[in-house]
Amino acid sequence: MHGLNERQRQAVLHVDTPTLVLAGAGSGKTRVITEKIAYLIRKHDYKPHTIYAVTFTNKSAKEMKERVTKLLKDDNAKGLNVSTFHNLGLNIIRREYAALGYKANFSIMDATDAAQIIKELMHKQNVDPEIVDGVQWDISNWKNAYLSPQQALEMAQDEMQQARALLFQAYEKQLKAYNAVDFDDLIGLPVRLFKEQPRILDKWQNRVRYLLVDEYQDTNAAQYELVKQLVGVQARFTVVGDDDQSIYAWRGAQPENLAMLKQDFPALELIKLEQNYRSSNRILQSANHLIANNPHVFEKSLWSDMGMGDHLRVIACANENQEAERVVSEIILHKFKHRGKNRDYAILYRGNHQARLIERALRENNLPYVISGGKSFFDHAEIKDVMSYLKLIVNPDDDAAFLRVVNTPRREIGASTLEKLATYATHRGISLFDATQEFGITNILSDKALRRVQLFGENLLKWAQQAEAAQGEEVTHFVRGLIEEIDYDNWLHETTNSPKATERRINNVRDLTLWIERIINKAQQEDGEEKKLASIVAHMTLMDMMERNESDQEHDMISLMTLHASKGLEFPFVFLIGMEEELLPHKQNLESPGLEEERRLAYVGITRAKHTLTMTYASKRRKYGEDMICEPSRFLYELPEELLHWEGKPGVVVSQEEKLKHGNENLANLRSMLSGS
DNA sequence: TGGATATCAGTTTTT
DNA sequence: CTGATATCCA
Repeated sequence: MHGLNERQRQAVLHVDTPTLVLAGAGSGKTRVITEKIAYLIRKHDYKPHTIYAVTFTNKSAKEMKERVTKLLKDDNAKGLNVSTFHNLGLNIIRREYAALGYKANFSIMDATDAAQIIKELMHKQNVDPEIVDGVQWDISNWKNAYLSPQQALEMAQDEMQQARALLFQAYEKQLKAYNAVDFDDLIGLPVRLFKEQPRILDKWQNRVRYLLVDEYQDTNAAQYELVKQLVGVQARFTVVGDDDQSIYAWRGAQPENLAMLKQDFPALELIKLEQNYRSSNRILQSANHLIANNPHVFEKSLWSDMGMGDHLRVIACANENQEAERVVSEIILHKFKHRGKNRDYAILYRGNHQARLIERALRENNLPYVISGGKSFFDHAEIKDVMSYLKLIVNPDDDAAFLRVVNTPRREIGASTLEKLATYATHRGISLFDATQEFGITNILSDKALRRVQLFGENLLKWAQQAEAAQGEEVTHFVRGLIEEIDYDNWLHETTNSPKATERRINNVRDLTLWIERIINKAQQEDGEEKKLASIVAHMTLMDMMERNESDQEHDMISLMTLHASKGLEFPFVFLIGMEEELLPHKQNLESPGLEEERRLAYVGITRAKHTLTMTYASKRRKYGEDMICEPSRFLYELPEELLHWEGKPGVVVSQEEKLKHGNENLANLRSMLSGS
């Protein structure tokens, strides 16, 4: 516990009653969680497998696991349960599937799969597309409030809501028929199960002796319910969070859960971490000043002993192109002056589209960059294809996967054949795969179609048997063999336009197999477990390409990302671009409570910076094809005036000489730089 | 079945 | 204006 400050130490040592750690940005919260886990094992005799730590992302779960393992050195950290909320839910369901009425090989539908299913249902039932708009969101909300379709239907006020509730009902039925669950179910099903079957809850409460939750402000209603169920009346837990960094309310997060804790657990010990180990005081004071404009349940004020540091700069730009060029030339200059590494710079923005101009400017200047976030690895069509094969092989009832894969690569099984097959399957109450195995279809399909369908069915059966028999390394061989057998690379060649894109997609598929290999090897080494395809597929659906980012970090690149994606990260030199009204407070969030969340977003951005923070805005920006006049963000005016350096503040007339001076300085800098290199 | 054309949106997206 | 998606037609 060496090197912890007083508050951190207090947070680690407090184990008698529930602990809420209000951890400001950069205050060492991961440190506290990992130290506390080690402390529980060493001084309180907790067995590692009885401690559960829950995070939101795979990345933080992985980091936490690594740090605890390192901390415990000789002590055995094996068996410690560090996982995301969704993985915890998955593990519960994998043990209790029977009580929930699922088969062991159930599939997990991601948001894209779910959207597809809803679209098809809507199509089949001839529902007005207007009604469907946003229904996925509704369904998610219903599930998170543990409402059944019947209850949703009863609560419906008008026809529109009624139609949506009916769609919800159809969706649930469809998932059940596919022996599948969606992301919300991973939390919702355990909660329901624990409510309905106290004996199972009892069993789990006995397993979970101590619970730690990271980023607690991001929990939604169902997740909080799960936490309450698992800790029970013993209430042995620690949660860590920061209401000022709650930026996911639009996605169902309830930062109120922080305040609720006090009511639900009166013995709650509240500990604030306010010493920051990341940023200069000028940055922290600015951030404090900004966030003070939000109402607070818990007052908090960050400080550090890292000196005042540089002024925060605000740069006005004529338009969005100049903004991009300016930021890039600032980086070039700064790099030259301070011998900075590319990886020390980050450019943060509100919306993904803002990256485009920056990208162009960086490319023109041959600066390497990474954009994090954006589309997930699993959203690439080629990955969806391969994953669908694997899901279908594990769970042949997964009709969604069947449909995706049946004609990829082309097997000349067309729409009308599939329609006949589907009609037959629905009539008999079986899955599409089952239908391919039945004699009944000989009557309804043409000879040609029948042969193709049966061939596909036979292949599936064969693959399923192979997969079932394979474990450990054999699984990798199986997957490789499968991709070869269906000649998938060739299919990509045929269907992808540019050779470059083809190569990228083939690479993606190769990465996927490499990744599976890694998972298998890791399980073998760490737990001596020989993984089977089924468990690999289930876990993969919940993951992003976290391993891949490791190699990215080794490359020396400038980081581009949204403010949302930047949470939890830090950079020596940060550029926060597009500080304009209607962009940073986004125009759809100009009033409470949206405005407060936008302010927290700005707060998150500011507190990413260690040494320097440069904020830019454009006076004019081309939007929807026309030039729009932009106002500087109100948040700029909410920062302490005396800590800022404005360059081109509106209302302040800049003399011609001044402009020239700036121009000359830039020129001189560029010249010295050129002569230097 | 794929390519061409219309239409539409245009915030963030941990799983 | 741009791109992504839906739809239509050869």
